[in-house]
Amino acid sequence: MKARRRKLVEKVVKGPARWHRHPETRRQEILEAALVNFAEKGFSATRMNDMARRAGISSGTLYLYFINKEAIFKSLVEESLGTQVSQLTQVMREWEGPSDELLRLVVRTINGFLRSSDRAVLFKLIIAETGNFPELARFYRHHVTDHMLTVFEGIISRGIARGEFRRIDLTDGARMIFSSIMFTAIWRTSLGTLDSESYDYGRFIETKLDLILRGLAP
Amino acid sequence: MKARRRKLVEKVVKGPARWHRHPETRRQEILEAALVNFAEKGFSATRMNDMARRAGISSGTLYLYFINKEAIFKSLVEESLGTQVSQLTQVMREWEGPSDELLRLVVRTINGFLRSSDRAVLFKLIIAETGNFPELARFYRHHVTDHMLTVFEGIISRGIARGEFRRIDLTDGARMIFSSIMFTAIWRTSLGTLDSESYDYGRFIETKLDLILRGLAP
Amino acid sequence: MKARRRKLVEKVVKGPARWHRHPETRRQEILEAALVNFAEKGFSATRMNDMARRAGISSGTLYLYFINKEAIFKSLVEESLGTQVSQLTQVMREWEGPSDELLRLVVRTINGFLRSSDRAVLFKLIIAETGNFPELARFYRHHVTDHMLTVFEGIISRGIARGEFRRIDLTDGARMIFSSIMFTAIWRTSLGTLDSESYDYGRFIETKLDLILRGLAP
Amino acid sequence: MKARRRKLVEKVVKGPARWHRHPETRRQEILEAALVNFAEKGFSATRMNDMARRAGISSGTLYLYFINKEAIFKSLVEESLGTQVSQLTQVMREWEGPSDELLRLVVRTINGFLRSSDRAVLFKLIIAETGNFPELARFYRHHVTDHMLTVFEGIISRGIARGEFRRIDLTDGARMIFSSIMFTAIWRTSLGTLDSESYDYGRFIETKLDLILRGLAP
DNA sequence: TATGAATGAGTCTTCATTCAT
DNA sequence: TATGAATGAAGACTCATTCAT
Repeated sequence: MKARRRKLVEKVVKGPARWHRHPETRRQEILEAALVNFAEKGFSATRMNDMARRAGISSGTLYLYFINKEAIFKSLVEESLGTQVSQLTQVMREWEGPSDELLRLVVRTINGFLRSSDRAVLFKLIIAETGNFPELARFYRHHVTDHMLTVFEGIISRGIARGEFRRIDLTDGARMIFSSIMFTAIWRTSLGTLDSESYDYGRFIETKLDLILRGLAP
Repeated sequence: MKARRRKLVEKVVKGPARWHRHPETRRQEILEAALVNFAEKGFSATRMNDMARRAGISSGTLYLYFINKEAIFKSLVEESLGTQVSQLTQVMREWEGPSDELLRLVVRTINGFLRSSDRAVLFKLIIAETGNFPELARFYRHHVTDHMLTVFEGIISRGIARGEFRRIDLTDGARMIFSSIMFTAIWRTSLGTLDSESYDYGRFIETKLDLILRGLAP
Repeated sequence: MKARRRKLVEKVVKGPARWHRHPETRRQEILEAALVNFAEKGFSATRMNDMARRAGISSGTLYLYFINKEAIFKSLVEESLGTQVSQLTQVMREWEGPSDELLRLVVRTINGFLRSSDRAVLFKLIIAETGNFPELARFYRHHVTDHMLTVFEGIISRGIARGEFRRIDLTDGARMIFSSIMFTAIWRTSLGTLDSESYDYGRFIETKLDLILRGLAP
Repeated sequence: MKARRRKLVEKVVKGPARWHRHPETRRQEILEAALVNFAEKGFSATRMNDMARRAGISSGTLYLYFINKEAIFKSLVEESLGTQVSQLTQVMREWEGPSDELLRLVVRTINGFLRSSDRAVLFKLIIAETGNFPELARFYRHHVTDHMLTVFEGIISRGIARGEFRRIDLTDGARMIFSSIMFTAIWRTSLGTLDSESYDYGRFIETKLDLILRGLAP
């Protein structure tokens, strides 16, 4: 937290000038670095210098790609969505089989994405910074959270319509499913990092799915 | 030499008496103010001045009660535990009735406490600051989360032993229950604040309990 | 230098209210405490609180006797002169014997006073704070150093007139004698404190006197 | 969130180019400025801002060269030693002529160095801050003071061995010589600054040397 | 484009001084 | 008179941002 000491050392021999990568690549590298730093220390405690260092550039260069720290944070949140969520809607629409399998598929897909990418920490970030960046939170809420909830509601609704699930409140049901994913994402990137042995989040999700589906059974 | 001179101007009408209050009261007021500020902006972005203002004192006074900002944060986390969790263990030990009712009781109690006090935001804070305050996170983990998990495991174990629940993995089971509480606490104090109409977290918990208990049925 | 930590402990049981001493006594106690603290840490680094504690009173009470920190420093310098120097002039005026003995007597007397009282540190203080308190330095210069120089000049002048000393520049001669005293005073209260074994300042003065008197011999 | 925004106003005409200077030069400029300020006001009363202003840079830049105020003070003391003192030892070792001339040469050399550079004030500083920086004082004591004393002892010892000086205590003798230099250094940079007309310190030293040498004569 | 030294506003913290008791 | 909690201006230090190179 503390102890940031600079030393004006004697011009460390720099490696040969890195080839100038494609601007977009560079931009992504910055976001990548920012994500790691923000995730670790939060927005305020993250130093532009550290971020630059991690991205392999100098602090000044950051400002060639983003106007300021806030812009980096915003881009991070806004650009990390990609097409993932909308793909889910597609999958759901085309699905022909039983609803419980659809639910399993969707949850596993989301979870897989969160685990493979580092995007899980964005949950944590947004949650921590809601007060400081309400606009951004709103954006995230709209484009990510609500979207997922809609997908889950759709699946439950489908299941009920097909007589596979008992009739429950869609809102609550969707949030239940969502809460599992959120719990995993948050725990893994916060208190879970304190565990010496890694907890099997995949199994947790499976068990929870089982339980939810049992509970949904008519 | 510039011996610091109090500005001899104005003699602004000062706020209410600055003397009366009992030290411990004052201390609690500071923690109260700190909680609100930290919850809203996070540790780094919280200004000591704002905190003081909210507590109705001057910034210097903060330092009569805590040696620095970090100490306030630590006290906040460490002192907010109270006897709540241990009381739960007591309740559990003495319970004679069916395990599902015990589970409902315990979950409702915890939830009630989190809602009535402002302690729910501590979850959010700890999660956001795990990277910056690992020691504190460890403390919280040990004294709060692990404790709750143990309680839940105890209830599930009891239910299984009494034939009320089917045999499931205790660890996963406990985390499922815990995730509901955590989700509620976090959501309410972050993205949930963006909702214009308030979501009924109580009902969510109840619905989720129903679902879990259904899922636990043999 | 650093690390001043306050603790708002629980009303340490104070001893029975000290009897209120005579105001002048109290005043002297404060100056005494101030001298020690200033000597040790200098003007700026001395805390009013420490000073009060050392004087056995509370910080607020200091302000019943002095209007501010500066005033304490000034009083310290101005009041420590006492009648010492003027007594010397008296001694000199009445002296009938040889000038070398007079010089020895005077130097020993001054040295004895400096050693017995803690006034030696005032030299150090004034020297360190000349830039911050030019007025005070001027005062000291006028009332202490110049006074001493005059006395020494008088003795040398007397010695020359009586054929006991060779003819030398009075100004330089007086400063030579003065420099010995000053060196002793300053060294003893600064770098000399680092010595494990105490250096014999008395002997040093005697040896130096011998040398000076030899040098002054016609 | 209040990401710090450079005030976009005015674009005040900035001072001369801020880039050119060599890091080491810059560093020396800071030490130079620090010396002046410390000498004038002492360590505590010196403001980092004033120091920066005097060095022609901004306060933040100070911290690119030194980690904090204390480090500047330390560097000042430690780096100002240079090779001066050790050169003296060399001179002494090679000297073939009479000891009194050697002594004159050495004392004049030291005095000349102290006068030409501003290093004389370091004496004053160290003396004032012994209590606050004992380590530093010890360093100075070891590397400067004791070193000089050793040189003087060597010369006296040489003189005695060659029958040029009478037998006196080396310790006291060396301190006598040293006290002259110290007196000059301290007086000139403290109470001496109050003199309207400048006192001729050079002559004082010469007169004192005469006196000491007379006193040392067999 | 890229760099990183330089800037200076902003923050935490200290402590001389005040004043209700 | 005496106390010491409270105050808030001031100072050390940080770090987002700029800009000469």
